[in-house]
Amino acid sequence: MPRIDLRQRKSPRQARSVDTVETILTAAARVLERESLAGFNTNRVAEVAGVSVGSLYQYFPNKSALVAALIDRHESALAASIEACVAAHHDRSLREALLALVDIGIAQQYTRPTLAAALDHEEARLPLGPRLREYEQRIGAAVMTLLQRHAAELAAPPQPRDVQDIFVIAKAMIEADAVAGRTPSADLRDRVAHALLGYLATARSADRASAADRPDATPTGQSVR
Amino acid sequence: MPRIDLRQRKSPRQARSVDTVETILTAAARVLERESLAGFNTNRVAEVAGVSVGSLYQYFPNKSALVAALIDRHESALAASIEACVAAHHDRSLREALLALVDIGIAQQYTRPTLAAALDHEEARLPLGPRLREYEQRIGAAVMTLLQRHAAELAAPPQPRDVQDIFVIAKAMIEADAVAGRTPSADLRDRVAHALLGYLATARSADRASAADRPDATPTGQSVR
DNA sequence: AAATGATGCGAGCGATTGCTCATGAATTGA
DNA sequence: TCAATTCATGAGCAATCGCTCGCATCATTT
Repeated sequence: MPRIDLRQRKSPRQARSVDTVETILTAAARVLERESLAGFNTNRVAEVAGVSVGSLYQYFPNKSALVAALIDRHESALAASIEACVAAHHDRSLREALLALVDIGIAQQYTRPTLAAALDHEEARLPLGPRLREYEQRIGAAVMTLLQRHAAELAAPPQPRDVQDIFVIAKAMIEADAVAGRTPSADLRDRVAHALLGYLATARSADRASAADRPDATPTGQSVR
Repeated sequence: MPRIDLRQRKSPRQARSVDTVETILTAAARVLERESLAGFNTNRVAEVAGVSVGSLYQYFPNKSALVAALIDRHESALAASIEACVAAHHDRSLREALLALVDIGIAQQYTRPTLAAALDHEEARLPLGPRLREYEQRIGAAVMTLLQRHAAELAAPPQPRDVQDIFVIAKAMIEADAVAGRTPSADLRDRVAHALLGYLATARSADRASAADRPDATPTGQSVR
């Protein structure tokens, strides 16, 4: 499998080319949103942007780089929102702060649902390495400070693992809701907050059931082969 | 967008053709697993199966139908496992039963991780309609009986919504873990069970914070457009 | 104005791939 | 035994799509 270069091919020097790049990215987002991944091709993006394919390939070495740029913007915006939110809610209750974070997640997913879904998926496929790690880092750090601020209400001192878990839980619940309907369920934010608080504020009972907790569940029933 | 026909084109009448269909499905799973979605094409499947493309198209009207058949098997197996598990644990504690269910989920995801991930993804894209609903129905019903059996330990009488939520939570946590490593984290099942129990056994505090819970979170910071 | 570089263009190459169809072999039933 | 039916084959068509390259146009510098 050949490495995929995701860097920008070159940076625009003149004003008009800055516009071109912007136009291309805008069009890329629109195409990805409207035609989904299947209909997302560079010819179509160029057409919608009103530029030629040649221009597109002046700034992006390949199709994937285009998507990578979109993902970068999306995640960057999310990280910034979360950091701001944590800072803004420094004197609020844990529950209030979590609700605010959930609202951000809902906005992120519902503002342009199909686009967000497509980006999420490509995120898993592309080797986005360090760039994404940075955003994850920032988000993780922000949430961690929130948790530490309310450590008294938690069942245990917050671990990085916990941050990852609640992030995954929130994201999944919101995505599932977004698949189901065009507009967020009325009780979505409360359900998500409830799940997160349940995770954070419940004492772990792992030790109670202790050691060999009979891992002989019903055998896995694998049949596709 | 043209409708995609996902039915089997025709049923095999003779013994050898039953074998052929089986061989094709096996090969399809292998290709999907090894080359992921990008390298999954009908020519390659036929080649790996050791049959001609023509034979493949005798039984499957198009590429999607092939994937649909794989998904059907996968989900069917999952539903059966879950039903059996719930039945088998009728005299165990809620926690034990949940752990057993989580183990099934882990097995489902970890036995052939890349295959499972690919199927999951296609599941969202294809119009699988009624067939999948049936499996969801069965799974939901099984989990619901489990919850009702232990209603005393729950914070509230179980709702269908709750079943959906804990299913989504468990699936997401397991998938996230599967992305990270080749083998399940040691504490994965405990963490998932903890999340589920936290969700189920925690009293809802929604009313406490009441009515207008100031929805003025930090504005969503959307920037990709 | 002339030279240099940056930007934009788009026809079309090369490669992939979903799928058909004409042909023939194997199996079944009478 | 001999249709009739089912099954298997694979060359190749038609369409798609990522991307290049030679050339024109615009901007900046000297």
